[in-house]
Amino acid sequence: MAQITVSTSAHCTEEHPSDKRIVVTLLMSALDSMCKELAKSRAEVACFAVYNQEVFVVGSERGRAYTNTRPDFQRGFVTYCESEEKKGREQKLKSYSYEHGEVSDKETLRKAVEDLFCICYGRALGKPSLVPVPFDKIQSDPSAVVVNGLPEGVCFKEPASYDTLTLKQILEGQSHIAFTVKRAFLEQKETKVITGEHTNTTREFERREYDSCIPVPVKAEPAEEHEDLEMTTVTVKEELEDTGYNSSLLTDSALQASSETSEDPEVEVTIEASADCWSKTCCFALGDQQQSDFQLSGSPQHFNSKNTQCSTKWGMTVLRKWYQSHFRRPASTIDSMSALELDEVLREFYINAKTSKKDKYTKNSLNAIRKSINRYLRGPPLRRDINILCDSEFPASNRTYREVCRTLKIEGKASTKHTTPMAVEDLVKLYQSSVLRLTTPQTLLNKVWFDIMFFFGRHGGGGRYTQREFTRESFGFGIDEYGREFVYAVKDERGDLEQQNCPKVRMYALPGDPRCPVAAFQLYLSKLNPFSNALFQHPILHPSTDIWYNTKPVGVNVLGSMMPRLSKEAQLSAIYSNHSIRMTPIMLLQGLLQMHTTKATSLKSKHQ
DNA sequence: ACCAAATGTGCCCGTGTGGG
DNA sequence: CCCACACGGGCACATTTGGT
Repeated sequence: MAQITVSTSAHCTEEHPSDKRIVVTLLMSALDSMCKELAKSRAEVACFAVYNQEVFVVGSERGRAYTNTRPDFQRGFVTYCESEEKKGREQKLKSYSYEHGEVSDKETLRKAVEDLFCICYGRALGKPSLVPVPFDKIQSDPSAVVVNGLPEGVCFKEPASYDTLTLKQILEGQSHIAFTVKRAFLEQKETKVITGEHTNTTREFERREYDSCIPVPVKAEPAEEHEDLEMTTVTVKEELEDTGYNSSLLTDSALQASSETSEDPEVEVTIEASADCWSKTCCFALGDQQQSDFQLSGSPQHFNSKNTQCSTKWGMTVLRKWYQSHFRRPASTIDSMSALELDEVLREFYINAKTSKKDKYTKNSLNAIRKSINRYLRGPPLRRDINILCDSEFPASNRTYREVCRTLKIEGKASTKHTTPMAVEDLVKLYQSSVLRLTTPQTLLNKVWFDIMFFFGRHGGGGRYTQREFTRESFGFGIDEYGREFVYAVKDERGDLEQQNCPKVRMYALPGDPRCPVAAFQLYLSKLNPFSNALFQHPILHPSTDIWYNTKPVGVNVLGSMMPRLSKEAQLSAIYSNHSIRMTPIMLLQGLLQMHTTKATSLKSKHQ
């Protein structure tokens, strides 16, 4: 059983805080994926990690269950980490206060009061850190939360409603303010009825929601694990210095949902949230319209999609070429063969089919060819009433196919060769390199393209053909409930799911950071050629005006070879493919595991 | 495991562009 | 005008991915 803990002191100390935050979030997502893999091998894993005030709980089902039965472990660790940082945080909060005379504008005061309320509310819930205050819920049920210690004549409400003088008064008397949670909010239960079953789409949305600060492309797990909580972020952090990157991972509705697990509403809300809670919470976050969108959209079958047609054509080409050379007969005779004849031909084909390089096809490829042949025969124009996948109609060929697959498995031709993901160092190196700087048309294009690939991956990033079709309208800007700005893909990967009202995948802003992806995107849009609507336009080498790009769109081949080019230009340790970007979290985890193993080994050898 | 769809990669051909 | 080069577009092939 493995246990990995990410301490508050991030392992990549020399990097920018946002780099660390990105890396930690990616690593935790990847760690969770790895826990799932370990669980498949019957290894039970339980771990929780603290980064700043965020706590991530990941592990196998039993591991998480155990972690949840021992909240004292988590609290102890959190309290320990918290105590180390508490002084610093209070110092920061003080720096916002009026008495230091450093801040005067209302917005800053409002934020400081908001933070103060979040800390007090968090304390009332028994959390070691900030928890967003559900003002709307409290407004509708004022007796649920009692606030003591506010300046005389000041009633509790949203900080935005106070005037500057009141905000100052509240901050001056901050030490007297205390919240008491009398009743946890329970209305979420009703949402269970509304939401119905949880599809993988909603599941993905759930993951994105709680992990919303960095949308991470993580390999999805099989649907049967649907009930599992991928990764639970149990507390909320509001970085005072970095207001735009407030990593409030737990929505207040989620918090309320977690309270459902408590039988007694008066009892302190537990630190863990069950998978069920998350499902309810996140579905509740969808408006009625979005719910129906999700339900209606489902998973459309693109039987006639360009790719399928291409695949069908390729499969038949392979069969025809093989048939012509093997039987010395015209390939067209395949179309009119009886099932019996076809069974015999396919039996031979499965045994003898070879690639253009005279290798055996891999199991996946052979399978793809087999399905292509079936699609061709059953589809127009032939529309034959046969199914070559069905044993009763094609017993000999299917028996042979299974046997060939067994052989391929033994020969190692059944395993999937995964794309090489990016190493942590390369990711950071690329972000720090001049290849992604904002000062030239080409590098700005690089930056925007990479950010889109990195943050959206399959869920909006698309491949070269999709990217070729991107327009300015393919992405939109939004602001979440905490005031954080983000960019979202207007359509998801299937291109059929409008998600403007509640985008699943978000590329969040990093205010003040020169590598802020949202700022870069905005700058890029401002430099685009107004006479073309394409998102990826050809850079002008030496622009003389504010227009940095010409009307020609960047083609599929250039888009398709972006990452290999960036790898070379940034002198990364490997030439990565575009697809590598999607696989990156897994590699980040491996990097962590290696570091962990190396550290453990060196410590062990020191002890010996 | 199965399946459709998407993607990576390489190749070829046509076209536009800039320098000699 | 010629030539080299870069790039778009299209295609073929092989493989991977994500949903069921």
